[in-house]
Amino acid sequence: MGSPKESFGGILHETARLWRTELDSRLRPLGLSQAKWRMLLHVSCSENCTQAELAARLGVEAPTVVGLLDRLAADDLVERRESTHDRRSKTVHLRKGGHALMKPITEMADNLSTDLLANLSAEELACSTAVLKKIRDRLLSL
Amino acid sequence: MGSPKESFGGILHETARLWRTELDSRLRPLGLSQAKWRMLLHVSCSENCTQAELAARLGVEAPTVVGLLDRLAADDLVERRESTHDRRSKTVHLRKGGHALMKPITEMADNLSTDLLANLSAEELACSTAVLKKIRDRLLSL
DNA sequence: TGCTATCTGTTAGCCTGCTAATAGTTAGGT
DNA sequence: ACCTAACTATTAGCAGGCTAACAGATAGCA
Repeated sequence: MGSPKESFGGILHETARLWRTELDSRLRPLGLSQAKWRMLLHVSCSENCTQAELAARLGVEAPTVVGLLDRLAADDLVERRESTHDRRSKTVHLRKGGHALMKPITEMADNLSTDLLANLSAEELACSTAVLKKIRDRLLSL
Repeated sequence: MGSPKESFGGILHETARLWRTELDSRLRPLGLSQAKWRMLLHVSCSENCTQAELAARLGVEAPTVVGLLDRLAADDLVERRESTHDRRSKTVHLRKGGHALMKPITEMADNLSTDLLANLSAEELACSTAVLKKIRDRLLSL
């Protein structure tokens, strides 16, 4: 009969997916993606970081990190080193190629963000950021 | 050195993923997921709908619809019928089992939504909904 | 009429996320 | 000292999203 009402969850889901897909398509010529960029960002900002720490910071599960690092390492953007303190864990480090990519991809991501948020007031941005954080914290506390 | 700043895009992405994962986990005992639920919802609300129309309404690509319908049809929740007007297209219809599931899964999804949005004011909700819609429309116009 | 462009559903193949289960390692308690 | 619990990375296998490339059908125009 009628079309289903647009729920908050539905809009949130669709907006996030469209954003990611658009960034992926802009990053594709460089052989990259939103997920790889986020990983590179966290690796570059935190030296001697273990995979478990990366998973926690990115907010994803351990096997997701394993796969992402496998692909990044296959492109020589990143390398794993065995930790000296704990024989279980490995630390992750940016290689030369990965370092060189940081600037252009961060610019691309920032450009998209700036573009998408251009016609929003500071107030709108602050309000919606706060709301998203509240929902996220609620989800993390489940 | 320091941790990467939390961008709007990052929070949006993480919140949407956590929400979907939580709903997936609640729906799993029924053999369902957020994606399947959304598809069933649209099939049930629009009679004689073609796959292309479903893709447009869900905001996903055609191959995604194909896979989703394959899995739903394998569970006898849905069926495809060849269109009488156009030999290319097929219309999608809810089967008995699919119809029976609508109420419980919609309740589960609504419960989660209500729970997550409980501690937000009407103003916050309105503001952030408007913002998400603006961003989504911006993305769709690219 | 016939040719060309477009639309419809499908397949193949990839990425990124998940859960469950595993082996090896460390840490904690008795 | 030992035994159990917890943690680390990994594998295997799935879901759900995408693009590219396809065959068949339709539509539109010369």
